[in-house]
Amino acid sequence: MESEQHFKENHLLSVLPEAERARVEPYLVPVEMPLGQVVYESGDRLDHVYFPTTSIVSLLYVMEDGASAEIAIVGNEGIIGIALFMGGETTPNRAVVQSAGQAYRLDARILKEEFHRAGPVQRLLLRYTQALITQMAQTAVCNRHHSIDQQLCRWLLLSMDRLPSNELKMTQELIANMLGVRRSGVTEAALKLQDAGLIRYGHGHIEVLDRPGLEKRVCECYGVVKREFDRLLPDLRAI
Amino acid sequence: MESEQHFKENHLLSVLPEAERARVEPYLVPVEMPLGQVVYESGDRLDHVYFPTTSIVSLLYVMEDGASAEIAIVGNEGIIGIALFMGGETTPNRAVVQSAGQAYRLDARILKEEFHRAGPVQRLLLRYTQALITQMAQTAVCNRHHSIDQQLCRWLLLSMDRLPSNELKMTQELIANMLGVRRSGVTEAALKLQDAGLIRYGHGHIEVLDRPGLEKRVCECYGVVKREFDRLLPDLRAI
DNA sequence: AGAAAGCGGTACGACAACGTACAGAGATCT
DNA sequence: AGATCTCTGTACGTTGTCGTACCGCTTTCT
Repeated sequence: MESEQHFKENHLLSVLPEAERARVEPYLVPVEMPLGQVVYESGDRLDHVYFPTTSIVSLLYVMEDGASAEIAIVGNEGIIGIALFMGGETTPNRAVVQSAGQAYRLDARILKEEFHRAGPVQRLLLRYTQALITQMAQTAVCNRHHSIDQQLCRWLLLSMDRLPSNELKMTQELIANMLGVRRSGVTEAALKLQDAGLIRYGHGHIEVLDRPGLEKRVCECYGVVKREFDRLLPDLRAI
Repeated sequence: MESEQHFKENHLLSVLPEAERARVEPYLVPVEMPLGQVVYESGDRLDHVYFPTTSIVSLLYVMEDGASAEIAIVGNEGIIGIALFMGGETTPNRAVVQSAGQAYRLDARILKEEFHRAGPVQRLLLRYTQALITQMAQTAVCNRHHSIDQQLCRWLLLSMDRLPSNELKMTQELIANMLGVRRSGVTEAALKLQDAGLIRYGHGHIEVLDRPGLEKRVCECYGVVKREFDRLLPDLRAI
């Protein structure tokens, strides 16, 4: 069903210089990422990292009372499991597949080995981590100052940027979990966007109809994050 | 006035192995950090990094309309300027001295040189960065789910953990800027804490009277961050 | 075709935080 | 000592979001 091409579409892998790419490639295992799969649980020691291609994974914190909040979104621009090379081995977060698709899996030892060569792989991973930091910081800002409407716009745009299509399979309940708001809060916000002709919603499907329209309505947080990703992870192989 | 001992009290510097410490020490310049000083502005290219000893610095994002929100707090446990070694050179944040005191300043080139040796300095800085990431993530969570009262408790405890004394020179206006809330919102929250006998407030002075009491009232976010810092940056020199 | 389950739309009282404004208390300056 | 300025306490109407509940529309299953 899916073209094999999709497996090639992880940005981090695609910008690696040939030499590094060749070393890593034999160890990359394509895997399916079904909706809702918990890639790792808070505190889990990681055996693998994942390079999403057509899937999206959310990093979230789950509170003692079960409520949750999204910290960051990772898609085909990034990697799941930065704690491995940052030295901590674990994080107090959960990683959940938010949109089903594929990813490349890589053994933790191979990644660490590459990272400790202190070459292009390390530089690239650190730059990605800095971009991720910006996303987390901006999530904090957005949670503090912006309305659910604006946050939904930000969330949709960030998600679309990390997917090959303009459609997303997601219930409002799941989005509410990500944003850490009521399910009916998402309904209200989504209806406004639908009435404005920006998206179309229906039983677990969101389709973005008017991307520029969303960009007009979104708060500055989206732009800050987007610019930072573009700046830190350009398409050139001159990392 | 201040004991010279205070200059020694940066955690990152203090846990460095002798060899690395000896290499860096000649370049460490003690500097004063006056209240309100902007260490770096959003987008600034950094010439130095700072290791606070008796000062506290806030990382915050300033919105287009002038409102702000704190992303993280850095004190004697950390370093200001991680963007330097992460590879991005700049961040879309501002760093402001939140509590006056001293810090060690280090030339950017020296730090980069040390970092790229890929030895203990690199490992330590990356672990610190991961701890900082947790603090940012938890700030996002706290902004979403917890009351001003709880956030003030978290903020006070995080600040006290990064200072040698149990007193803080801070107006409610400044705290409000950090938390991204109304000034009078801070007044109300602070009064509750004062009525409970946990703190004493007065014209730019906060004194913590009952730390355990604050810890009882704080949300889980504080503990998550504290445990992560303790785990990632233990006192032993076996980094 | 009919039943069951999942998902989305709507309603309503409660409440925390907001914006704004003003007055009194404490510090600082001349 | 008195004037000035800064900081804190308080008030009030407004608003966004919450918690909760219920109903109806799709989709899926039997």
